[in-house]
Amino acid sequence: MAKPPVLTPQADDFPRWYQDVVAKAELADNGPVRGTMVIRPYAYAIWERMQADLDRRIKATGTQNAYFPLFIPESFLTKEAEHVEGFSPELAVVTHGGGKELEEPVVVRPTSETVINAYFSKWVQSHRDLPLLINQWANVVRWEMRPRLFLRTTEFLWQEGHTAHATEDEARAFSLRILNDVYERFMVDVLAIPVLLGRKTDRERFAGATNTYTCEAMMGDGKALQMGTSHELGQNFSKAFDTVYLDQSGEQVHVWQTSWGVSTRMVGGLIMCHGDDRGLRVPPELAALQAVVMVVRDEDGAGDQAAAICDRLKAAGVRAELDDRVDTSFGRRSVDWELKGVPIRIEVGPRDLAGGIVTLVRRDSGDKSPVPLGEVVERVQGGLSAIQSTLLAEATRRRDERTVDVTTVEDAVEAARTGFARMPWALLGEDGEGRLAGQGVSVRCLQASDGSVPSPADTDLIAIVARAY
RNA sequence: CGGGAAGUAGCGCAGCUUGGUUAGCGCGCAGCGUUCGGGACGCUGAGGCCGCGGGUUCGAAUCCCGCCUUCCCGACCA
Repeated sequence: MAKPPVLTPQADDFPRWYQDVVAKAELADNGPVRGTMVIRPYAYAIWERMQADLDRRIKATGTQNAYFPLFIPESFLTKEAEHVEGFSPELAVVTHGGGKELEEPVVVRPTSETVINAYFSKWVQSHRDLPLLINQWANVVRWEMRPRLFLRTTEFLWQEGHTAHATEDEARAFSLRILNDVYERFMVDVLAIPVLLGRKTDRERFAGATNTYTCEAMMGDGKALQMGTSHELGQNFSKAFDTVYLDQSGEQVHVWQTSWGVSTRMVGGLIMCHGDDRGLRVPPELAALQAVVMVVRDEDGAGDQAAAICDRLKAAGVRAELDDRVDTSFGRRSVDWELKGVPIRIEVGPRDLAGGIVTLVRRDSGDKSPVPLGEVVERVQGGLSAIQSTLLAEATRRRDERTVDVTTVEDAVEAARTGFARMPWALLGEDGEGRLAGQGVSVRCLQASDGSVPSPADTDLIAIVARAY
């Protein structure tokens, strides 16, 4: 008998589908204060996996973790003109503490460039102190007009890297290294999300940066999501906070800086990039739970056999879990695991065991196949790596199919209804960018003509144009 | 913050137009039994400041005012 679909189909209403997944897969709830979010255990486990992997990659660049305060004196923000202008509309400001009005209001950090520079300026004295490479995992607050779980919440979790270098070239190279070696590799290899790398236009640049680089991904509905950014800050903050070092010739020089971050928004990107009408699809590399071993009915030793299989998978390094809740119907449990996007399900029932097999179900395709008992571990391992590649291939194919070359603003707007447009920046320009904005479309990034991140000297730039989250 | 829609049990909704005594339905939840290979079924039961505050009235889920929240569309953003 046909049941109503568990989720609103993507094709009917994508935003609704997104909310359904977040609710039904038990990922998050709205917090009691507008724009805030309660991250539930299953989604938090995904975030923890993201954190662990990124943290390792960040440390591999020589960056060290530290922690700076949540509260920042309001006066710090105002030291960098563009920065304060960019952030003031979304600041949460604390005016009272200890039952009294504060002499100087304190802002809840929207990002930490300012407070970190206040300390960098103390820590950096000599060229021997450089480069200074610091990262922090923290929450930040930006008062959002239109919040959306994971994608745009008033408080979110992220990592923010902050570095100081002796030269502009070094700083630029480092911000690109983070973009390529940390962010792109993580997103492609772990999240299985293909990303376009490029430079933001002046209009989209981070407030206080001289250059903003970005990783842009295409979601299931063809809209773009900025998955991460890396900024060159030039000497804007070092001049505002007087962060200087003595170079080899004994001269005082302002440091050149970068900052870079990725946030819990990536969880939203993961949902919208890989999710289908049955729910989430978590790439195996990322999945906290890669395989679930389901006891269909505990007869003829199915329960014991399933437990043994689960143990063998764990021993082989597969992140597996046993589902022996046989008092809940089989269909119910299957639907639940599909909603949560667990890559592989192993069904163990009397019927399988009679044939000396179990049934392996792939979440990406839904394919079911019989697997001899002795081959389960190998087949699961093979399946996991196949699913990882399939998810990346599917996302890449969608992105390529939905990206078209255009030469006019009208065509770009039309293309942005379903995907990305590539348009020569020389033809678009800031005027064209303004016209796009009027249509709810933006320039996601600029690329060199070969699709790489442009250097400042590059001309012949291509604008990637899309609607964005 | 502008334009639209909506807040009634955990979730989805009806009731409101035309005020009336005990506020319903589906799903979910608890107990028991029968089931179990794709959201099982039956019986019994628990669960409501009807978003919040004020007003009108003998009486408000229902009418009026204000506020808050959520969703969609715009301006801003990781």
